[in-house]
Amino acid sequence: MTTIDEPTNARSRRTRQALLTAARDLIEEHGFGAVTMTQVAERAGVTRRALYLHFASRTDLLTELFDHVNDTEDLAASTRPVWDAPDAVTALDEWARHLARYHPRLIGLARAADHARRSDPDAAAHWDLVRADWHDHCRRLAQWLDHDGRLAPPWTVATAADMLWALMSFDVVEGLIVDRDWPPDQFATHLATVFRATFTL
Amino acid sequence: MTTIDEPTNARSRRTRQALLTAARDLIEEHGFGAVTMTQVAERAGVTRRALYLHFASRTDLLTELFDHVNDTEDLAASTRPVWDAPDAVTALDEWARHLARYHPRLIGLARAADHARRSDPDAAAHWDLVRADWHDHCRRLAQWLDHDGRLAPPWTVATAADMLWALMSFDVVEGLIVDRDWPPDQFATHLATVFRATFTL
DNA sequence: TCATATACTACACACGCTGTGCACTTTAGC
DNA sequence: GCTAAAGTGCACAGCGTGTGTAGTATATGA
Repeated sequence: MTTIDEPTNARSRRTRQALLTAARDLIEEHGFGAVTMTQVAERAGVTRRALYLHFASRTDLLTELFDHVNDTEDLAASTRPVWDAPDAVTALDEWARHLARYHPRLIGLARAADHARRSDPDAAAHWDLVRADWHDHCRRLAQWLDHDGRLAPPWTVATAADMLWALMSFDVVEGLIVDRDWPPDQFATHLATVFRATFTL
Repeated sequence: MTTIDEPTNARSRRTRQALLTAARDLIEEHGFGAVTMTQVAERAGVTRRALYLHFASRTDLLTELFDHVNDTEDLAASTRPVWDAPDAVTALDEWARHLARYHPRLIGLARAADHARRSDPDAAAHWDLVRADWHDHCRRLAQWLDHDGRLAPPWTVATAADMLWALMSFDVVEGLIVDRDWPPDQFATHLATVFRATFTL
């Protein structure tokens, strides 16, 4: 992946921003697979050639977009209630609420990233980092439960972390929120029920 | 989707078979996104043009392959222990074992189908049928639990069916079996634990 | 065994997408 | 206002899907 130099120009920054939001909107509307570089450029009011002055490739655009969204949407703020919780069981509830709050907005991008990682090694590397980070969160939760003596058998910290991590998959989020039309709060409470029943003593 | 006539010729049937297995092998090895029509044809020892004499399009190849695999792998046999179970709770355990036994073999194809359905309406229609069928199974399980008086609150038949259906997603299977390297039997028992703890009284 | 329909080959082509090269014009910033 | 950066316009290579068409090999039934 060729990295593009940081822009010094003000117009350049605006264009870059326009390209990112154009890409994001198009992905939300049609999915990344159906979105071409030409369309992104057109919506941003710029030449396709100019798009390649900002992003070295389709994959590069995608990964930079993902990072940009994570910054914009304030991931840290959404996870704060989890780590500020008084005890592990409450934290687990908050974790479900965080997933219901945050992940639906990422569905489109996540699908795009997941698709890209299967053909592009750079995308795969980037996506693996993100998922490793999620797994860290899950392990931390499992450890907390264990430390509080609330981790139900037969779970170990390792297996609970793995399962918790698997259960936060976008298939689950998308299946319920999009395909089965669950309202986000119903998703939050029922996911919390699954977590509590499964992992807590 | 243009449908291709059933073959009358014996050679034609062999070629068709060779093409399907070639496609399946390549998908397992590299994923559908990285597999081209040329590669499928080459591995089957046939011209690309001949491939299009059997399958109208890439999507057509994919959907026919999916049906073919479902026939070959004997889905019915794998779900039999579920519906032969003496009670709903045992059935739920068997359901987890069925998922652990059957779905890992479908991961590659499922990824391909899921990818295709996001750009091709025909693929989407076919895939929706498959998933609707899975949802029927889940609802049947939920109804059985409810009938036996073993459905834990706050679940209703509808919400339990939806959640059960969401939890059988390929992201979960792939995440644990492939990414976290879980052996299938560990996956089966722990998934059964999740189901039991979550849904049963 | 021979005639005929069917399967397959070997080319060709149109079209869409990605990514790059290059000469040119516009714009930002000192 | 001058200079460097940003953007344009057009051309091109490469690869993928899907179709057309004329000719060759093969199966099958009479």
